[in-house]
Amino acid sequence: MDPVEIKLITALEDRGLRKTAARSLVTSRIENANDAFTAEQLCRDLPEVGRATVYRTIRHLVDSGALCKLPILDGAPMYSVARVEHHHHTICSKCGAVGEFRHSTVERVMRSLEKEIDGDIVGHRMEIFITCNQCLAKSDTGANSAV
Amino acid sequence: MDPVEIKLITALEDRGLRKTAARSLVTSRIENANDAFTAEQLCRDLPEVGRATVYRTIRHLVDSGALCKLPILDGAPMYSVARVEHHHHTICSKCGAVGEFRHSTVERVMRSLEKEIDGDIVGHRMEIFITCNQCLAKSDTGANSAV
DNA sequence: TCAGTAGTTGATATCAAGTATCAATTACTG
DNA sequence: CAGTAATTGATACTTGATATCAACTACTGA
Repeated sequence: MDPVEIKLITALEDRGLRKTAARSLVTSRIENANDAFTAEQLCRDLPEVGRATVYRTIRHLVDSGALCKLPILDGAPMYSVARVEHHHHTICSKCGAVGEFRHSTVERVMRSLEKEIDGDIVGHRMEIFITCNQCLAKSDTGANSAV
Repeated sequence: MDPVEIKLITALEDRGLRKTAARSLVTSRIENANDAFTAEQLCRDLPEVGRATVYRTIRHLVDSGALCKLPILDGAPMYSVARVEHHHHTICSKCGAVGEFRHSTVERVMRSLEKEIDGDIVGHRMEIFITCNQCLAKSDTGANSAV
């Protein structure tokens, strides 16, 4: 009874969707991954579920807000379980690991931008590119210190 | 002698690339567009230039920093001429118009985030989704007021 | 319990964005 | 102006994602 899995199944049911074997496989796999993933990765991990179904289920989860889709320059978008209501992402530019954070200052900036910007602000997105601690540790050992 | 076009040609020459007819067509078209565009749009606008060349030229311009590539959820990335050194984008969620802005507060937030975040910050990206003034004006006339 | 029906599935075809190949062409150099 | 190295672009291909549609399955109400 993992809270995340419950959330994913609930998200689908809340949209009036049926609970099927294929959808259970997809949602539990996402929950077990506990890291950001691409649609293709999911398809590879679940050969017993059709591609179309994997893509459709992901779309439902994104539409419901249970998953967030983050666009990646040069590559397929990644998906991660939305653990925090409104949040932003950190992306390690070496290994691609995705994290989630929330900081009130970011939201406060939006208010001060309202005067700067022509039009109504309806949303925003922010990504912070980092070198994560794991990758920093690796390069400290001299394995791959070139930047 | 439009300053933007000079900048685009210079950007290519600075990378040791030759000035060719195809590249001139691409750069001047980008300069005339004065709005964000997709690679496919450019290809359609320039049937006399091969797709490969259009894509290659765009890549050179992005690598040189003269163009910025911004990822779009559900669709091909858009490109816009980088008029301001470091900046962020506004994207109208109705018509897709892309704007550019710079605000010191955004940069200041980064410093306060350094403590929050595990790892070294190497960059960031921010997009503000808006309804632009044109689209606001249109919906005021009752043409398309549903949201 | 079961039949009806509406939602779901997945193999396949297709589409769209973008890249690799490579022979022909072109820009630069001396 | 010849040599050579960069460039071009038609073509084929790759990858990510969607459309199609007949077969299947979950729910409903009797």
